[in-house]
Amino acid sequence: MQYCQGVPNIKATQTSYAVLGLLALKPWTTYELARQSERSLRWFFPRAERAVYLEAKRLVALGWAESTKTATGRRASTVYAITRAGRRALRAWLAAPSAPPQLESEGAIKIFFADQAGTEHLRATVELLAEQTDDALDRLATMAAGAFTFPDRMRTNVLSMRLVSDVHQALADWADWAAGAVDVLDAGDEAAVERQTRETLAVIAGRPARAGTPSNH
Amino acid sequence: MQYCQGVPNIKATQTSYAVLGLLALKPWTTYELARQSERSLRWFFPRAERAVYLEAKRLVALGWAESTKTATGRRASTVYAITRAGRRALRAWLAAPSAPPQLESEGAIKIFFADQAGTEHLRATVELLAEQTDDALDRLATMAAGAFTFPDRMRTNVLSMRLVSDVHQALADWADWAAGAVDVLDAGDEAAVERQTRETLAVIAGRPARAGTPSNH
DNA sequence: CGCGGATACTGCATTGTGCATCATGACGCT
DNA sequence: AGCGTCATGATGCACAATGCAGTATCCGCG
Repeated sequence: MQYCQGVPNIKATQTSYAVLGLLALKPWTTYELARQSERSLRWFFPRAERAVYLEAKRLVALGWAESTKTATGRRASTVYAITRAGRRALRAWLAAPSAPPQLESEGAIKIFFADQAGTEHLRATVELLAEQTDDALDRLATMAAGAFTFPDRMRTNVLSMRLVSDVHQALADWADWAAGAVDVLDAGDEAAVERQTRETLAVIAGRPARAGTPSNH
Repeated sequence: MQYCQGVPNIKATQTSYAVLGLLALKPWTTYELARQSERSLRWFFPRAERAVYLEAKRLVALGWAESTKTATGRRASTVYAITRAGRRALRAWLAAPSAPPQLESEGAIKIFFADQAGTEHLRATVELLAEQTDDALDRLATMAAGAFTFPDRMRTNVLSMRLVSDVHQALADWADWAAGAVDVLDAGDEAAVERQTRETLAVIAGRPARAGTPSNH
């Protein structure tokens, strides 16, 4: 192994591009980047605060950002700004195809394994999920009603906001339905449970791709 | 969380419980666990195959699973089975509150930063997202129409299947809407763009929690 | 008999997380 | 003037998780 001067042996991850995107808006300190990531990116790209701090340094190593040391009194504070190469990399990434979206939900795992415990726990899991999605919808609603840091970005910004809101709305609607479904499971009417199961499968099975092209595999 | 006596200093992660849940259904080899994780858990708890292999060993170390060495000819194959302590741990976990659900979407990040590139890339990102969610809905539909490995688990299984299907349906619907929204951005009618932005914000802002408490941000 | 694909893993380098820790600045209170 | 508290602005460490390459065996097919 040898040292490569110029371009070090570092690979850009999705985290790199996410932080790079923030830097494209304006220069930030790592602390601000972490806050901003928490407020905006977290909705569709959750990363630990720690990762943001580490990423800023990696971006500098990649030549995609520059750091400037400033100070507030005795206290050091490093501001990161995007470079020309950084903007180029960001544009190239924006033009490239993306990995498919993924859902991660501890509650969903528990619901999947619900037959290993009593329905009271299933019910509690569904209820908590309802609260959590309601809370998310609340926070999104507050954001939408409030002021924006970058007014000129609003027109595209609302697209991703709505995506997130729609997903959480779907989860909230599901939770409402699921609460009823658990009632049916609890009621002990075998025929009703059977019917509910068949109907749910039918709903899912009846959601093929958009255009009515018959699948052939 | 409680520690069983004699158990080494290993902490259970969500991955531990996810794999433990699979073991609660029947004994599996790590390879089968990896396949099954890919087929079912992946929908709401995506983990690399590697993690499943490592997790099985950790479960043994925790005393929650036992491994039995068998062989197919010259070839070794280890079967993992849940222990009594494992079932206890699983039940305790199923009764505990869960972390909120999270979405991760590279496409959403790109849409969030769409103003850094041309609308043609925004359009492509939306279209790819549409294809990916359609594909997911297709696969779910096929699963729902097919046979189940554990027929007696179907009644609860359909709950989590529907959750996943609903989320992907929401994403597919969003993509349809977004395609139209991008058209509006492209058309160059400033007033229409303005209207669309305001209306979208209004939709998001009008989704507070279930109970009709008036928001007072 | 040779070939390819499914089965059944392991090793390594690197990224990402969770938690603890530390230090200063800003602001208000008494 | 002194004190508390919260926001600011990070760093270190251990461990979890990923991605990818590599290894080797079994089985069916021509």
